[in-house]
Amino acid sequence: MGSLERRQRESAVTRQKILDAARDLFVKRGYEATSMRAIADRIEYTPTAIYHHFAGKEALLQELCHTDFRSLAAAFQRIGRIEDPVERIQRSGQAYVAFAAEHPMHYQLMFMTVRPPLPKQDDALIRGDPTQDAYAFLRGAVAEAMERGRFREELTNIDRVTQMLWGGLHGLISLRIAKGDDDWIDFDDVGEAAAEMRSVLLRGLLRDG
Amino acid sequence: MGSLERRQRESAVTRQKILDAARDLFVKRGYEATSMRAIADRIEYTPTAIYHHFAGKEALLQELCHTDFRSLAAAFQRIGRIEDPVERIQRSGQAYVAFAAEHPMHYQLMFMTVRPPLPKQDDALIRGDPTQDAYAFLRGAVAEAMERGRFREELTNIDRVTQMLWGGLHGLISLRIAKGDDDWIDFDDVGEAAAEMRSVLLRGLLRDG
DNA sequence: TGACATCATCTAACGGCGTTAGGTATAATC
DNA sequence: GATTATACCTAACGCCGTTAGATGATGTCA
Repeated sequence: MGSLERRQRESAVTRQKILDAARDLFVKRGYEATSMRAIADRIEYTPTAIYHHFAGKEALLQELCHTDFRSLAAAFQRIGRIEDPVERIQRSGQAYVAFAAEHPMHYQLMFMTVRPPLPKQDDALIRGDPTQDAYAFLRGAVAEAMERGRFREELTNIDRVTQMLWGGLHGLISLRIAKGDDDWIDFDDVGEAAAEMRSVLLRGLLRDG
Repeated sequence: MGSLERRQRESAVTRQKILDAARDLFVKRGYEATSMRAIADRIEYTPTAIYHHFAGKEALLQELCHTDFRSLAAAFQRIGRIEDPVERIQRSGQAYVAFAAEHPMHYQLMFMTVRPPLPKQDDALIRGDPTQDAYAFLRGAVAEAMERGRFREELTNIDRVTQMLWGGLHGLISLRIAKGDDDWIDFDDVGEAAAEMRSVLLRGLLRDG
């Protein structure tokens, strides 16, 4: 007895080593440019060993994104306690941009990559998708603000307003990720640019803006 | 004599057949998912034949994008004759969104894909990059509007304002391209959403907005 | 103790990919 | 008639993600 637990522990260590190597290579060289063989090499295993712990390359990515996205979810939970919905919109935008700045690779893979939508699984898993959670969170704040008459009266479509707010920030972020290395365009600090975007958008959206 | 011209003509026809097949498959199945072998199959040549006409897969893509982007450049040229810079901003945004709606695959590959910046070539070629031209065009209109005191006085950074306008539309467009097939999010007509985005942004940006 | 089962990992391979080296038939040129 | 250029071919290289099946170490149980 006990040695079974030891083996489980060792397996978990290997699993974690795989994840660490994968994260490092994905971030450094990009997802497409990272091969399963390279990940295996890095931890001195053969590529097949990875398939004992994960279903495939995509599963590695999913697990990494899911893990890191929990930090954003946690920030949203704190923000959720703020009473004023407009303040909640502001603060969640800030957290969103901070996440993107910290994890540009994850951001790219989750929001900028065209992928067939995840096949429908059990509701339990679907409900856990952090992207959907984030959208639902922002949409909730927008709906509440709209109910309270904070938006201009011609703005009545909750989804459209939500997507304007999300899209505005997403545009700034994703252009930086895709074109940030080009030298024909001048990008300054994404935090500052996003703050200005938020204030411009809200001025355009709010009744008293 | 003359037969040389005929051979050149025939070569051009083959070249065009390759481009047509590539466009069709890229649009239908995506760039990554389209193989050189599939393109060759479609026109009943071997894959190597393609390399006689193009440097590689990426070159095929470049040529296609460049060709189609000329239509946007032409629209911009017409819009350039409009005297009021704010009207010019509005109209170029409209043309930009229309292009994206018509060529989502090109849009994705040109604006949503992380790629090392094109290696510096002769100025002549760099100047012909339609992405840069489009940015320069919008930036010019913003600069003129700013000069004429149309923007709120605290907005003094030309690039930042340009990027807010571009980014706002880009965000709406690219979210639709990346997430448009997901069923947990409701997207309505991109043209309408973009029009609302423009009016909200301009209300937030303009002095008399 | 010995037969059996499980597990983590391995070797070897499959069928794909983009690309290239080098050959060949046709047609133009000298 | 010999030479050269063109437009295409066959065959292969070295990658890729993934899988079938072997191996050896460990744990279970009669």
